[in-house]
Amino acid sequence: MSSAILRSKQLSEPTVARLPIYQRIADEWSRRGNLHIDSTTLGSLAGVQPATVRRDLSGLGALGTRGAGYECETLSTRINETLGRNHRYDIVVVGLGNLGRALINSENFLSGGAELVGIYDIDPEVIGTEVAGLTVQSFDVDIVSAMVGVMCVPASAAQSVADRLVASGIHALLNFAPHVVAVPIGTAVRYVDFSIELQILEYQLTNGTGPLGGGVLHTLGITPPVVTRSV
Amino acid sequence: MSSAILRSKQLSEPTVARLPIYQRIADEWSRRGNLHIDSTTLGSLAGVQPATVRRDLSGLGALGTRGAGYECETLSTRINETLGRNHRYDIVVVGLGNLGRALINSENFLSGGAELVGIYDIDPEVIGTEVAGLTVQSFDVDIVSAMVGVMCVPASAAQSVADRLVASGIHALLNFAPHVVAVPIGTAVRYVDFSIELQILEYQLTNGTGPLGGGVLHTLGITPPVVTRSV
DNA sequence: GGATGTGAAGTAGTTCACAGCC
DNA sequence: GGCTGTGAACTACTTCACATCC
Repeated sequence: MSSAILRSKQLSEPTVARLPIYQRIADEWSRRGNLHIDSTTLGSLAGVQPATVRRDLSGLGALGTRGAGYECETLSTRINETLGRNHRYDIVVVGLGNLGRALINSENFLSGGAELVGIYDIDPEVIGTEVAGLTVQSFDVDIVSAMVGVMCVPASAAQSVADRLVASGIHALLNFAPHVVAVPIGTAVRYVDFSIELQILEYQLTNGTGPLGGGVLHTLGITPPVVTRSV
Repeated sequence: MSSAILRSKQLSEPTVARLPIYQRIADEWSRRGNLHIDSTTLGSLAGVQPATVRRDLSGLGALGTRGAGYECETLSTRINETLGRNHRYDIVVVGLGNLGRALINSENFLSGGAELVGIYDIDPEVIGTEVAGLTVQSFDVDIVSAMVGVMCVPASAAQSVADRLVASGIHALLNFAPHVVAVPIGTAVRYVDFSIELQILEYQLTNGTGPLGGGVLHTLGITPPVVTRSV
C-alpha cells in the first residue's frame, strides 16, 4: 500500500466481486415486496456466510439496522456509489461477431455506468451498419478516446488489437480472446475465458470439492462454503 | 475434507484457475520454438510470482528440470491430465441467442473435454435448424442426459430453466444469466457475469489498486501482484 | 428479542529463502 | 551457475463470538 493511494476504505477484491451479487439479490428481494433483508438470508442466497456478508457491507459504512437487517433499496444505492457506477465511463468494443453482439445487446453489460462510445470491426460487411445507436467503424480509423477497451476478437488478432488500443490511449482492457497479451506497465488487462469456467466446474465435480450446495452462488473467484459430499 | 474424497492431491481453486493460463502460455512459448520455460518467465507472463508458479506446478508432481525449467509440451500435457480433460464429459446449451452461438462457435469453449450433446431453445425460428452438427431442439422435449448445463437465457427465464435442467438430472450449471438461481443441495452453479468484470476493472482503475502492470494476466479471481501507482 | 458491526481467532493462499539437483 | 521444490514466515481473507444497538 503506497501513500499515493488515499482512498479511505480499501475494499478487497473478493469483496468488490461480491457486491454486485448482493445488489442483485437485494433488488430481487425488494421486487418481491420486502423492505429489509438480513445477512443470513443474503448470505444463503449468495452462497457465503452471514459473517462475510456483514464484514463486506461494513466496509461501505454503517447501513444496516440492528434487529432488522439491511434496507434493500439503500443497500442497492450504496453499492452503486461504492462501485463508482454513478460516474459514467466510456468503453469501446472491438469485434462484432456473435460475442460482441451478445455483449452489446446484453441486458446488463452496460448497466453499471459504462457508456458505449465506439464499435470497431474489420469486416466490410458490418462496417457502416448501425448497432445500439452507433455506426460500426473500421478498426483502421482513429480509435475514439475511452477508458476501457473490450476485445471480442479471435486469439490470432488479440495482440495487435491490444497494441492498437494501448497506442490510442486506452489503459484498461477486457479481453475475451483466449490469448495472453503483453501490455506496457500501467495498463490493466482482465481476462474472461469461458472454457476455463467450464473446466473449473468440471474439476470440482470430479473432485467432490467446490461449490456444491443449495442456492449457492459462485462467481468469479468467490469460494462458497464447501459442502463436502461424495459425488 | 471428508474421507469420502480420496484424491491424493487437492489443488486449491486459485491454483486450478491458473493452470489453464500456464498451459496457454506454455503452448504459445512452444510455438515460438522454445523447448523449456522457467517459472520466472511463466510468472511474468501470467502476472504472478515465480514462487507461486512453482508451488502451483509442484502440485502436479515433479515435472520441472532444475537448472532448465519446465518442458513446454510435458507441462501442457500434464495440465490436461490434471484437469481431467482427457476424459470427455457431455454438456448441453440452453438458449441460442448471440451468446449461445458465440459460445458454440468459440475456438476454445469446447476445447477441454466438453462434448456438446444438445442445444435447446424456445424460438420456433431456430428449433430444427442445424448448429455445430446438432439439430436445435425445443426446450419442451426431454433433455438429453449430460453432466453440465450451460444457460444462455434471459434473466427472467433463468430460474425455470435451472429447475428444468436439475429435474432432468443435470447437477452442474454454468449460468450466464444475470440472475441468482436457487438449486437443491448437491447441485453446483457457476456464474459468469460480464458486467461484474467491467465493474471490477473500473473499480480497480479508479482506486489505483488491482492488476496494473506489464504483461499482467488477470483471470477469474487471480490476483496479480499489485503495482502501486497513483493513477 | 433479534440482528448488526467488529475485535480476535482461525484458515487459506502467497511469498521468502534456501537446500538440492541438473 | 541456474532453477526447481518446499518448509517456514507472512499476508489476506474468512469465520467466530459477543458487545452494542434498534
